[in-house]
Amino acid sequence: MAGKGAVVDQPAAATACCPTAPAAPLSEDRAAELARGFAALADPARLRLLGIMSTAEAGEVCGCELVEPLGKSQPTVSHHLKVLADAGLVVGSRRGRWVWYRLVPERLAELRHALGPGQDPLG
Amino acid sequence: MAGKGAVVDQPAAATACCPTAPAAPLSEDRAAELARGFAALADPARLRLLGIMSTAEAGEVCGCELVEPLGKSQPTVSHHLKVLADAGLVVGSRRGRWVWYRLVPERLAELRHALGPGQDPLG
DNA sequence: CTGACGTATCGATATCCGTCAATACCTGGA
DNA sequence: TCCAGGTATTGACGGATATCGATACGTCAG
Repeated sequence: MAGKGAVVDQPAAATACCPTAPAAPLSEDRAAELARGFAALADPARLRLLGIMSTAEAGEVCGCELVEPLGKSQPTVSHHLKVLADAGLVVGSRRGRWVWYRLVPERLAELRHALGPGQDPLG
Repeated sequence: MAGKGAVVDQPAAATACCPTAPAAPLSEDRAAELARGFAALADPARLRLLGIMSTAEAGEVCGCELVEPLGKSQPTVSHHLKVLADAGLVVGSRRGRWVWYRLVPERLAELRHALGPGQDPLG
């Protein structure tokens, strides 16, 4: 039995009070904000970009190294990086001629936290 | 400094080997599968459905109690529930005249796990 | 059997999204 | 100054999706 917890619900303190009246524990605004974050993750190309960044030894990756492994055109990769940046999942800083991208762990943790208690399920 | 870990990457054992050659640690197939899961989360209405289910005292919610709190039409809610079910995030079982929906914590944990090491970042 | 009620499907529409070719922007070197 | 190379933007196209009204399906009560 592990079907409760904090799945998509950590802003308010405790919302479990009314037995047979759900009453949407997630506010419209908060749901929309989380949805925007998850939408940025809802694409294989972007997940692979995040994966590449997460395994970078320096925590940063030059944009010039992101085009080839994805097998997509440069404008497409640039577009995906912008989506990730707009969602707050990555940040890019121009260093000379290149742009270096790195993850924003706080934002990733926020979305991860919204998915559950962060305890153990899944063993 | 907390930009590493297992963000979108837990299938293979260790992929950190080549300093300047990312080489996409996430397979095309696995990325697509995770993306499908996150796509199901990329909608405020569906996040609120999950939130309602997660706060249900019995871990289950009657479908008849999901229409009103969402403020959407019944066909729309049914559609969203189907999307969640197809993504493996919820399951519904018909009991008499109603269908009771509950979360699938393993699937939620899988997606949560893909977002990070599960250790501490953020904190 | 028939009506009532919860649920799912169908058809239509408006919008959003991924992708690319072309092109403009920006920075460093000659 | 001009050129080269990495990056971002634009415009266009095809496909996916959110939403609804209408309607079909399933199940219980009478």
